[in-house]
Amino acid sequence: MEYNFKEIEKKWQDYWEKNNSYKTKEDSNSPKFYVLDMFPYPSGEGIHVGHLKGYVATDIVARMKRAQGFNVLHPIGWDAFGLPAENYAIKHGIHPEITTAKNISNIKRQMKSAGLSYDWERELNTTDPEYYKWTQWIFLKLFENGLAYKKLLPINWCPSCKTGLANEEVVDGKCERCGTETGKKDIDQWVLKITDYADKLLEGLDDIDWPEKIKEMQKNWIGRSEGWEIKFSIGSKEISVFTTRADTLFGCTYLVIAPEHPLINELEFKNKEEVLEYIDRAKNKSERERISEVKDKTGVELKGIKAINPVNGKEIAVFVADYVLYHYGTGAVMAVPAHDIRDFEFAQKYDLEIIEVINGKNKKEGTAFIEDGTLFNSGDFDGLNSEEAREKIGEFLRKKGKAEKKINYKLRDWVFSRQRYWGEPIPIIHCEKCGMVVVPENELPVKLPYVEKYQPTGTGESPLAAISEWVNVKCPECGGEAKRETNTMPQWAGSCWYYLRYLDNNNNKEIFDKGKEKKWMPVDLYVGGAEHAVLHLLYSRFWHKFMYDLGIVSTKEPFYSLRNVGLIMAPDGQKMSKSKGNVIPPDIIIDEFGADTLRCYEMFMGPFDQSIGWNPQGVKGVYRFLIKLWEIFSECQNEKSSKEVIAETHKLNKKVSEDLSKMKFNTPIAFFMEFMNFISERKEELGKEEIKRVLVLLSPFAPHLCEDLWEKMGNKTSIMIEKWPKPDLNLIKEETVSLVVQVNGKVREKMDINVGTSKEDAEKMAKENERVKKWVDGKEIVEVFFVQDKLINIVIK
RNA sequence: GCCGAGGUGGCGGAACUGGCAGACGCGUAUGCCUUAGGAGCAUAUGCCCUUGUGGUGUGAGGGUUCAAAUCCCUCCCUCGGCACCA
Repeated sequence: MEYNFKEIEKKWQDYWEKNNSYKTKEDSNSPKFYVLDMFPYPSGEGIHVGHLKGYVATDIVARMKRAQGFNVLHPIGWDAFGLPAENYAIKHGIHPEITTAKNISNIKRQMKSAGLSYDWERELNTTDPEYYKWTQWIFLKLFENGLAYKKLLPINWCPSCKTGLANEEVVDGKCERCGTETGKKDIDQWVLKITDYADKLLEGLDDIDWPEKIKEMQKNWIGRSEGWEIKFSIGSKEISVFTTRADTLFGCTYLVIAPEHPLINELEFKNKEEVLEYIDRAKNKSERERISEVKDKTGVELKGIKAINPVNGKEIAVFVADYVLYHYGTGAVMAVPAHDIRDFEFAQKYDLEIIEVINGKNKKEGTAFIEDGTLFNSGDFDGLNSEEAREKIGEFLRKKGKAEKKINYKLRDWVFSRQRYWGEPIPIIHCEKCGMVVVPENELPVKLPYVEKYQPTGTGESPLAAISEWVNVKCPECGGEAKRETNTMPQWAGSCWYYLRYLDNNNNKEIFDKGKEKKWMPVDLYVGGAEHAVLHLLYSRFWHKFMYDLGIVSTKEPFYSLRNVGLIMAPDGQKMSKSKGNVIPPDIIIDEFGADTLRCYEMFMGPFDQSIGWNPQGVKGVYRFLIKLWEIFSECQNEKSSKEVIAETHKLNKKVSEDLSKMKFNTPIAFFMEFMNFISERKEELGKEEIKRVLVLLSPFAPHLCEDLWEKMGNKTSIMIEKWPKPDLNLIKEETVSLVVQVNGKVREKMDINVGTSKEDAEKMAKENERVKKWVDGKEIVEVFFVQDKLINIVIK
């Protein structure tokens, strides 16, 4: 019988849809399993085979978990706000709502044609007012709790997207979206106080099962460091510096302050002109220039003034230099050239004093010694180790009112407003009398007005500002003239909490039902690309932890277990992209080989989290395997299997179950192939029960084919409701094994022995073996090593 | 520079707790079938040689061990992230 995948796949996709096979059973008493994909942006190109890789993996897990008796929640939705739809609208004059809807229906078709088992009744869309009503609601909660504020800030500005960006959205000085070099711009911005959650975000990482890589990236991004803030006096003024190395304080030979530091305006020094010129130049440097000049440090001394080192009263010079960052710590540092690489470089260039105060064994000439060690040249603190000295010196100064313990973070608050059209309006009203007033909860959502012109203004104002009938409103408090906030929320807002809305997506009274939240959270398995490590995955943890503090959610973390899907590269080895023209859409593969082949191939390519190139020949190999399986299974007439076939089937069962539970998808396919290679030699030994077992095991990978063979075998109900089989370990037990015989660690013979043969018997057999004899005879046997049922190693001299 | 992951045939990759390296697939070769094949089937396939009961082999070098892809040390390379964070 021919494997007609087109007919089969159509037939069963229709069947599953008609029978609501993917619907989540809300009333079930079974244990829950929430398996989630990072939801896609509905782009005009649709999805390619790379996107599908993660979706297929979660689908396999979802199908297996259902069979294992779990009540599985496996939803999907659309992260549909964002620039591409808006830019498309600007170019073609078609409203984003229309293009988005069109794109969604296309991707939905692609997903269905791949046999993905999503519960479509829970589909959601971030641009749906019924959804973003609650995004706005969470924003109001943040605002009411002092975690959202508006401030005039020099922020990252993308001149191409004409909008402000968060720190996390600037990669290598370029816009994460479009790659344009970013600049700085002073705009009145909404900012979320993610820094208030820095410690909680750090601590939470210990409780979740995430890839080490992502955890490390988040840790580094948050960048917590403990140290001391130390006051130096400059004439009648004081300046604070932050240091993690209070132990090196006696080696401090000058101070450096950032060009933006306000104290510069208050100090009287001789070379004012020179300094102001330097500051001016520093301000005009772009992000890129600052990065590329890391090696060449520049600075200017403030002539005629000195700072006093509080620990020994020593007078030291003061510099302005742009290697000190204003936004970190206090914007000023104490320079210890002997024990800090940057200070060392600077001191060498400007010929400044270098005083060593720490001794240690890895110390080298001609460079700074940055490790901990033992103090010297440090007065009463000589002989202490660095760790003790930090405490003692800090404490000594604290008593004199010159120092304080301090923790600093690299993490900065989240710039949350965008000057673009296609995003959630920020539900705030500006009233001249009352100031910033929240839109009352019963007036949510603040709907995005339908407009003809989307062009960003580029002035730092949103295009919404031009729609006067939308902007001008009555103040909800005093009833006077007021204006709406015209900035919109960033791309990331909607994805911060969507996993919660799936639990109860039609609730129009509250954000979601508490009982449902308790039942389903946290997400048990979350799958997506690693590119969101410090964007979506950090932002959503922040919102979640905030909602936890408010008692809205019951878990501290949203995603218990996270796995990253590796990219699929184009056959040319490059990343798939529209501009390179190397994108492979799933449609053409499904058309030529079927969805089951596509699914199996994507899993077979290699380890799930690794990026691997697409190989058109490899697809054919998997296709051949499925055809072979189809033909052998559909032609089988036997009732019973032979003992060997039964054993092999249970072994397969064991290996597939084990590897799937470890998120290994490539090896199970290999096991199925191995099994079929074994069976094709002994077709007449294969019986119905074993076919059934294999079909259930294979059905998460190739659901259409398995369902069809299942039916052809006379089953009246869907394979989807079959229980995941458990291997019978007794059937797997072998009676004999092949024992490897080594002489001096080299394999010289293999002997079939009974399982459980003793060392003595095995040794005797080995010594009597002709081939072994040739290596051993006439030599002195020093020792014999024996590993039960595996190996014997005879060591000779 | 720092952090993380990794380096196994011509290619993608297997290998439990140290115990037969190269499963499975691709490619290649030869043969069969075919009017034809970029279809199908069969067999072979790490490398080397003097073709054996041989040698050698998991980035390089060293070590531990009866035994190392796996453990330890030194180094090299690739990928991802951060990048003057005091």
